[in-house]
Amino acid sequence: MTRNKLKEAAMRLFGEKGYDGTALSEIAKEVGVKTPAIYAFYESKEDLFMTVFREAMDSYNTFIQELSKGREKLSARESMYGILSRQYEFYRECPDASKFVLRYMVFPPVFLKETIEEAFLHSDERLTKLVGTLIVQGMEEGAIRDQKVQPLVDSFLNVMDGLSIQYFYYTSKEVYERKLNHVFETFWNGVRS
Amino acid sequence: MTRNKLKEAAMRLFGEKGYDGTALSEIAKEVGVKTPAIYAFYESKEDLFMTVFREAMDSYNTFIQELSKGREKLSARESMYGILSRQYEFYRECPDASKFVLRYMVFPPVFLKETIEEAFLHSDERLTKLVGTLIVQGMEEGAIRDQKVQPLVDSFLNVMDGLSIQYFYYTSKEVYERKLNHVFETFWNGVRS
Amino acid sequence: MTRNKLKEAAMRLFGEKGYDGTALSEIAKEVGVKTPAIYAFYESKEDLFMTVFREAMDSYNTFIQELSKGREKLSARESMYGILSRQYEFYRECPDASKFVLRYMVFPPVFLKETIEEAFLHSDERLTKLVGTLIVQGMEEGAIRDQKVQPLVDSFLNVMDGLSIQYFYYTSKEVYERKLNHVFETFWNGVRS
Amino acid sequence: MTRNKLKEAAMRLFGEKGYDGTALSEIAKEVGVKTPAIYAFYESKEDLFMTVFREAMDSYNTFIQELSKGREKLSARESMYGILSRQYEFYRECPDASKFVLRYMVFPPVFLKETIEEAFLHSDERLTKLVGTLIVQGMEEGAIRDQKVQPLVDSFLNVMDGLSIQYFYYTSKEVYERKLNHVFETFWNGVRS
DNA sequence: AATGAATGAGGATTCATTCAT
DNA sequence: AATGAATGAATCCTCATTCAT
Repeated sequence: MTRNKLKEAAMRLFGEKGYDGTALSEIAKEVGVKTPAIYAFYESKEDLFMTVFREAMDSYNTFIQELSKGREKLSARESMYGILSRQYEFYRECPDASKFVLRYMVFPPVFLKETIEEAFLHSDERLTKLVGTLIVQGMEEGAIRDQKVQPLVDSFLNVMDGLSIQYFYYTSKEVYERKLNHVFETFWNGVRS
Repeated sequence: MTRNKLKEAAMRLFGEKGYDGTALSEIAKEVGVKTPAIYAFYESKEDLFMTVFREAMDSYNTFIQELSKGREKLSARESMYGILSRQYEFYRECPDASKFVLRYMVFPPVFLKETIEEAFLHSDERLTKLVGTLIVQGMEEGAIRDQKVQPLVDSFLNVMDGLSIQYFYYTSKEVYERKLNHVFETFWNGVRS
Repeated sequence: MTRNKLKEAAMRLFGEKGYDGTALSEIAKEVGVKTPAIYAFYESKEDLFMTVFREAMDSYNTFIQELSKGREKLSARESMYGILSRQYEFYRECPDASKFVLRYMVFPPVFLKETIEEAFLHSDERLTKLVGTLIVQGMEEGAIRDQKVQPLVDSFLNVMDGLSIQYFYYTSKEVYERKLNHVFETFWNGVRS
Repeated sequence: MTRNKLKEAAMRLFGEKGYDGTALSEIAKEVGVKTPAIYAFYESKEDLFMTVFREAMDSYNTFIQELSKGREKLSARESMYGILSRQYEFYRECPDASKFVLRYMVFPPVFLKETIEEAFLHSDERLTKLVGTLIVQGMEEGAIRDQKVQPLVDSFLNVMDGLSIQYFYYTSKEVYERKLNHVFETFWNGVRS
C-alpha cells in the first residue's frame, strides 16, 4: 500500500519538479510517512526513480500498444484520429505518468541518459510501424493519396509530438480540443486523395 | 569578461541539467574561477538564472521578431518554409539558448512558473500574428485555399512545436532535415489550393 | 537527551559569545554531535536561539514569581533583602540563564528586538508591583518613612540592576557579597523611618 | 576624513550589533565607500575595532577625568548629583561611544577579554577614588553622616551602574530623568547626616 | 585613496542515507 | 513496516582579506 502511494507521489513530484528538484522528504510527507520509510521499499532515490520510470514507461507502452487494437472495422482516417484522441485521453487519465514520460524523454537526468533513450526507442518503433500500417491501409482504402509512406509517417508523428507539448503548455481543455481538431484536419487534408 | 563567461556556462549547464541539477561550483569551475567569484556579478543563484533566462528569452524574441523581416519579395510558401528553416538555424546557432528556452518553457522551476509563463506569452502572440498574416497573404496569392485562418495557424504552430521537440530528441542532422521537409510538405499539401 | 544538552550548550555559548559569535558547530561539538544533528531538534539557528531564550526567560520569570512567595512572616526589610539574596542565588545557580537574560535584555539581536522587549515587560511589571507592595508594607509596619512610593520603587529596581551588572563584571564572590550588603544598607538607610 | 567617518560608523554599528554581527561591508556602505577601502586605513577588522575601542575608551576616560574638575565651590552633594548628571549628559551626547563602552565592558568579544578588562580597571579606580574623596568631603562638610567610606562608595557606584543599564534599556527621556532624581534622593537620604 | 575581481575559510542548511529500535 | 537520531557530503552564501590597477 505504502509502496504504491510512494510510487504515485514520486511520479507526480518527479514529473512536476524534476529529479533534483524533488526531495525524498517531500515524497514521504505526501504519503504521510517519514523519509527513512522509503528505504523499506526502495534501495535509493535512483531506485525509486527508476521504478517509477519503468512504471510510467509501462503505462506509456501499454497506451501505445493498445493503439493497435480495436481498429479492425475502422477506416484509416478514423484510426488516425483515434490515435490523437487516445493520446489526449492518456494525458487526461494519467497526467502524472504522461508528464513524467514527456519530461524525461526530452530532459533525462544525466545519470540515466542512455537507459532512457534506449527505453524510448522501443515504443517509438512500435508507433512508427503502426502509423505506417495505417497509412498503407488508407492508401488501400483510397482515402490517402498514393505517395511515399515515410513523409506521412514523419508528419503524423510530428503532429503527435506537437500536440504533446501543447497539452502541457496550454492548460485549457477547450483550447486543446480545438487545436487537436484543427491540426488533424490540416494533416488529413495534406494526405488524403 | 568573467561575467559573460559565467552567463554562457550557466546557460549551457542550466539548459542541460536543470536548475536544481546544476551547482554553482560547476558553473564556476567551467569558467576557471572559484564559486564565490560568482557573487561579484550576480546576487544569487536565482539572480544568475534569471539573468540567463532573460538573455535566452531575448535571443528567442529577437529570433521571433526577425522572422517577420525580409519576406517582402517572398511568396507565403517561401516565408513559411523560411520560418521552419530559421527555427532550425536558431537551434543550431544558439543551441544553448534554445535548449534553455525549450526546457523552461515546458518545465519552469517552481519559483519562476508565473514569471516565465508571462514572458512566453509575448513571443507567442507575436508569432501567432505573423503566421496569421502569412496565411492571409497565401490566400491572397491564391496559393492557399480559401478557408478559416485559425485552423491553419494552429496547425503551423503545432508543426513548429513538434519540430522543436524532435530537434532535441533526435540528434542527427540528416534525420532532422528529412523530417523538416516531410512535415512541411504535408502541411503545405493540407493548406494549398 | 541530546535535545536538552543542545539547549544547555546553546544557552551557555549564546550567553557568553553572543548570537553571531556562536557557530552551530561549536554548540554541536560541545554536545559531541555533528552540526546537522541540531536540525533533528530545531528548525534553524534562530529557532534554537528562541527556544533557549524562552527557557531562560521562563527561569527568570519563575525566579521573579517566586520572589513573592514565602514572605508572609517576614518584615518588609527582610523581604527586600531577600530579593537581592535570591537574585544572587539565581545568578549563582543558573549562571547561564541569567547571563543570557542579561545580555539579550540589553543587547538583543536585531531580528528579535521587539519580541524580546515585549517579553521583558511582563516580568518587569510583576517585579515593580511586588516591590511596590513591599514598600507599602514597610510603611504600614512603620519601618519605612512615610513618603511617595514610586521613588523608592525606582531606587530599589535600580539597586537590582546595578547589582546585576556588577555580578557579571566583577567575578569575585567576596567582592560581590560585600557590595550587595553595602548597597542594601545604604538603600535601607535612605528609606527607613 | 574617510578614516574618521569609518570610525564613527564602526562605533555605532559595533555598539549596536556587536562585533560579529557587524560586517565590514556595512560599515563601508554607511560611509559610501567599498569594503577594501577600509584597508587603506586599518589593518584588519580587529584593528578597526581596537581603534574604535580606544577612542570610545578615551571618550569615557575623559568623561571620568572631567568629573573631578570644577567642583571646587560645590558641596559634596552637588558634586555627586553632578556626576550622575554628567553621566547622563555623556550618554546623550556620545550615545555611540557610551553604548559601545557599556556593551564591551560587560560583554567583550572573546579575543579581547583581557585587554578590555584591563582597560576598564584604570577608569574604575579613578572613579572609585573620586567618589571616595567626595564622600570624605561630604563628611567634613557635615553633610554626610560619619561612617565607613567603602559602603558608600560601593553604593554610589552601584547607583551609577544601575542608571547605565536603565538608560539603554528604557529609551524615554522623561522616565530616565525621573528615575535619576528618585534614585539620587534615596541614595542621599541613605548617606546624609 | 579607492575599487573591482578574486579567494579561502567558514557558516547555515538540505539531503540521501544508515542504523538501532 | 516504520521511525528517531545521526551523519557525510554537498549546496548556497557571507565575509575578511588580498592584489593589481
